[in-house]
Amino acid sequence: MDKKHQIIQAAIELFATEGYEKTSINAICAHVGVSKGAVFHHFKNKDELLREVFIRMAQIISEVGDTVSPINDGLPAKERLVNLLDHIFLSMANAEQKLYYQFDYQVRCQPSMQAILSDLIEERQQLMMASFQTILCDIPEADEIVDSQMLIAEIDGIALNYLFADSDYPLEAIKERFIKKTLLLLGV
Amino acid sequence: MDKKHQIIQAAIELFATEGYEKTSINAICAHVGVSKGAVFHHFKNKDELLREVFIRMAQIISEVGDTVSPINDGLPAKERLVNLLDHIFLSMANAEQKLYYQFDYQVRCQPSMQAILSDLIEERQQLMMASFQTILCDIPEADEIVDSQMLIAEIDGIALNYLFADSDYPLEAIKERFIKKTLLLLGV
Amino acid sequence: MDKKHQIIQAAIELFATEGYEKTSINAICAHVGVSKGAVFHHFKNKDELLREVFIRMAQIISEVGDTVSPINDGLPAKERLVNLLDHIFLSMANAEQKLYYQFDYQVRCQPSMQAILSDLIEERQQLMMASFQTILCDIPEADEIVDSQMLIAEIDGIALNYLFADSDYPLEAIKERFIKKTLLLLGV
Amino acid sequence: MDKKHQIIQAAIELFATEGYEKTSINAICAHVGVSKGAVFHHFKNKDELLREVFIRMAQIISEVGDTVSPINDGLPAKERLVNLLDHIFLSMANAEQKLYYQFDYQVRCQPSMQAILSDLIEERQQLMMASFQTILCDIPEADEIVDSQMLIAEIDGIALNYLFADSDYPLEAIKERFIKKTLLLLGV
DNA sequence: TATGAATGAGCTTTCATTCAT
DNA sequence: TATGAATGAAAGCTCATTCAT
Repeated sequence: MDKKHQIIQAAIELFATEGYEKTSINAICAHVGVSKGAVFHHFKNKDELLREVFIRMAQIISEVGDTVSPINDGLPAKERLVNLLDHIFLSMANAEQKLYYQFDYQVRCQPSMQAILSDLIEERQQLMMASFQTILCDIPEADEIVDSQMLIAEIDGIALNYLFADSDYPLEAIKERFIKKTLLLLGV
Repeated sequence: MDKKHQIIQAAIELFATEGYEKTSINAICAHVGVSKGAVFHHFKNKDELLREVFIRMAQIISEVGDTVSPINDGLPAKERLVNLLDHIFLSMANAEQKLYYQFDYQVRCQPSMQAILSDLIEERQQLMMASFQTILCDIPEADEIVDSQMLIAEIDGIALNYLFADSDYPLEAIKERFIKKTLLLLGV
Repeated sequence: MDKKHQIIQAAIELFATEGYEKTSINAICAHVGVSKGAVFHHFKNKDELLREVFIRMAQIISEVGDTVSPINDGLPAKERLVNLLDHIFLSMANAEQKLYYQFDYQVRCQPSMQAILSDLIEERQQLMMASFQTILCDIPEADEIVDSQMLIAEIDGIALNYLFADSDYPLEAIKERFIKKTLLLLGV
Repeated sequence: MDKKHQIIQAAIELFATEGYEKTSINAICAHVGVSKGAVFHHFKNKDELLREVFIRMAQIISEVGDTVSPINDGLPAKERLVNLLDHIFLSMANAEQKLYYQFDYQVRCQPSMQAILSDLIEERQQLMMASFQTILCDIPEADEIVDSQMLIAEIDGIALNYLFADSDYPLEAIKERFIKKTLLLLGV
């Protein structure tokens, strides 16, 4: 219905599968069945469209994450951590979300997109950090900041390898080893 | 002297800092001080240039890695593993190589580049796996394949976060926690 | 008014006088007073423009031919044949149409254009054959298919020599000898 | 052996099958296994190469024709004419020569090539005319000039249709009808 | 709101030609 | 004679963006 949303949705799909630079406004129009004028009516220019696409993608990904917070209320740190990790792995294994994650990595590795989205990327990073810090601060063995950053990075790496690998990536097995390893380090 | 090498070098730098799509052949020419015709004399097309650039980059990165093998001869698995991890972290912290690593991540996350380089990427991945498997197969607690893939992914993630983060990333601290954690898991 | 028609018209003229390969899109733009982008807005690429130009040219040439059919209604075969030949010779002698005919021969003799237009050329050929066969089938002495093909070929040759010869080609005299000869063969 | 001849030969083949404009000097080099420098050593430029190619092609085609003259010595006009026509049809049906004929038509229909070769084309045309005139001047019913030109044109047309048609063109049948028709007209 | 014709800059690529060796 | 690196002009084409309707 809402053309603006349709355009954003089409753009996400095309940006993720073809890349931002390789996706022409024309291609987006064809995908939605809308005119070029319509796109430029809703978005000042292609960069602005990219920003809105990024915001939408971040929303979708974090919507899943939002379900963890209430569940975690009142639980001990160890369980909260495992729940969080579980949720993240579940989310990245979700076929429907694969596109969003792929797009996310593209954005972070591509200088031209980084420049356009640096503030939004920063914001996202902060949120991620906060999620982990609020848990790790309750674990005495943990180095709150360093371990948060390490966990985020490690998960990033696993997602990256999983998303851009052939279909037979042993995500489940890796997840288990990863959680085991993390709990060992944190002594919980 | 060798114009072909100069072109490749300029291309690496520009691809890494500006992105492949955003780097025009013209820009490369200007950087080297050579005509457009010369580029197409040495490379069939831009894709072919990208491939040669990728091969050159992989060479440079692995040259560093090659120094680990001889040192590791005859050492126990634990030390060999630590040496390997040390070397990788050293290599990614090397300011001169930052460019190559950044380029590497771009390639892996950008669908258009992936398509052009898929075979070469695959090859590189295999090599990385082999490096880890030959060590982990000597550690009884290790799950040779899964742990190799996990370690590769985790390091990937740390590198990714380090390379594209602001300058104050606590790489050294993370490295230490990471090695500690890994040794804990492997029980060595 | 209609830019698309203007572009086609300019293209016909330039293709015919300069040749397809030698006519740049730029030259067509300059001729019409339009930007390169406009040409590619209306035609997917140069090949597609060539196809539309060919179709338009075939239309113009056959419009003249269409006037023969009604006139021929109910006449004896001999008269119908003479009328048809008359019309064809009249048409090729028409100064305004010379361009179209020249273009037609270029297309047929140039491998690159042939490849692009093979289906349309075939179609045209069929139509020509039909025109002759519907007349020759009423003449007992005629070998319907062979004679049709022969007549078409002969006229083709005369047109070719006339169109690409210096101005003093004796077209009228040849036409008379040709018709005489043809009627002799067919015994009418 | 003779590189110059090899280059000309390769050029004929490529010009005939791909077209002059579409054939790059590079392609010719690759075909012969010779360097670009060698081509420009033997030929001032591409136009000059085209001229030499045309001259060579005319030689090859007329070599066949030369065998008719001695045979015709002392024969009556009718037989000489039939011999000439026979030879021409035989020559165009010769698979090895198809290329040369195709090239010939290309040259005549393509403005850019015409301009480069106009004098040579003219010369060839004169020779053809002479062949026919020396026979027709001995046939009282013939209109020496007009009939020569008509015959040349008709044969041109038949060759054109035959050369650029699919493989099932009824050349032999057409040839017989054509000779019959011609003899009828000339009353011999 | 929406259309799509039009623009113009810039892209990759091709190519005849030159020239130092 | 011959090579092939290098040039530079020009080609076909793409694309974000504008604007009259």
